[in-house]
Amino acid sequence: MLDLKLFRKEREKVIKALARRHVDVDFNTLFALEERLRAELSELEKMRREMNGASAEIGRLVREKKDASYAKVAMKQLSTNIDVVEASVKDFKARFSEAALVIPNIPDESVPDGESEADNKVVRTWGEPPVFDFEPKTHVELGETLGILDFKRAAKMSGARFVLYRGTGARLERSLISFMLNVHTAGGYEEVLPPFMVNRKSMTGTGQLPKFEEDLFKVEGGDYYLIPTAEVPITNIYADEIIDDVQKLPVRMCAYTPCFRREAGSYGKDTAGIIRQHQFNKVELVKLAKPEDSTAELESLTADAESILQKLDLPYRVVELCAGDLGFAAAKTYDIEVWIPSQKKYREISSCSSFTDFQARRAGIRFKRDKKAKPELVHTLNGSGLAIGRTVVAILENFQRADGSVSIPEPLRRYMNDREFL
RNA sequence: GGAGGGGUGGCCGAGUGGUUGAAGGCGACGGUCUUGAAAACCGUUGAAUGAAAGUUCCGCAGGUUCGAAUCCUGUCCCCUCCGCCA
Repeated sequence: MLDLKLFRKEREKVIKALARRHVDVDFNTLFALEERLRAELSELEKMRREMNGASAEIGRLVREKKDASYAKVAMKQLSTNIDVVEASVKDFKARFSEAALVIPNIPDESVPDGESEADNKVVRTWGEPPVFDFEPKTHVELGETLGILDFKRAAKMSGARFVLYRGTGARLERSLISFMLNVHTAGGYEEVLPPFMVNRKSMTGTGQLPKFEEDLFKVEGGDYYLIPTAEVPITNIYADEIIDDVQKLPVRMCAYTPCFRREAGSYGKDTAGIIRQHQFNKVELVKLAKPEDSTAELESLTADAESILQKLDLPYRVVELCAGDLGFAAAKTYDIEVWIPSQKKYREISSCSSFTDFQARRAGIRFKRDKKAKPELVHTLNGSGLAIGRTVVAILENFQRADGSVSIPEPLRRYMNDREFL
């Protein structure tokens, strides 16, 4: 959620900043509701103050065993009036927060202008796309030929957009999870293994709800949602808490989780292979930082994600998203894109974002600089480190050989009984 | 799933309708004392909003009442016992 104080004081500036997103934001409703709410709230407080005074007076009379019946009758009227205003305030509050919760975060000033993906900026490129002296295969062909990816049977048991990993394929997936977690924990991230289902409040805290309900799987028979990313449970670890030791910041955590996405609205996109699935594995990095550190923390978080690709020797580039392509909660985002030979394109394998205080305000994540200090909102950040399935795609396609086998990146071999090829 | 108990400030823990945002203790912070420390003593010590006065918050949401941390209902969470189960 936006800082409503900032919103009130620097309305024009906020509107201008949000305009860079090229999305319609209904400010007028919000302004109108806010004005009414404040007026009624102030009225209500005045009435309550009066009532509190009268109530104390009745208390005194009762204690002194004097007659309070006259005062009580007067109070009854006041109390009835309060009920009316209270109900109205409650209604306005609900409508106001409904309007406020669907307003996206303000893009960071450093974020480039632009409307869509086409306007994103490449900030650096690492490694060289491989040159093949044979016709390279797609990961689907390779996976099926090697017997490690089984789409047909996955469709039989579950449906479209699922895959069954088998044998060394399953082992490769598991190895990548272990490898990535080992790298990140060695780099100072705490490993956590969270629930894969969370409640509505958590989803609202990180910004998936209320606006993006249609992207999520809701569990029948309970008020749970399957997580679309580990960002949700991990960021919410400190929800409604005040971190009272500033030394703990930045909090750095990493987690492996499966991710579940409806992929509604993505019909026809990436229908072949494991690029876009309803369920995929991911290792996620999450940081909670002091506001003044979040810019630098985003850089280092992105570098941490990149380090995985470097160790695996996979060619990639880093792209800075333009304002129009930013996610709802993000203030600034770097996408890391890995080279996919069959598509002759770089494809997203990680998305690293700073959410400034947007998620922290919704989720109630704060810290104190010292014992006496006022609590302040932390800045939250996260990024994939990395998406496992897409890493498998990149490995299969980039390290394939003329005979259809695939060379396993050196750092993974010890996770796979020193195997060198798939 | 059945039966019972419980959720109060950083922590422990009083509080069953009337100056209780909340006793007491612990912890923390500041001070006195001390060469320094400990002990002792004194003081301070939750959050939101507001310029302030003030208002709100005793898991959450409703209700009863002139008035609720205290009574009632629902709900969430925790604990104990039984059942079931990886």
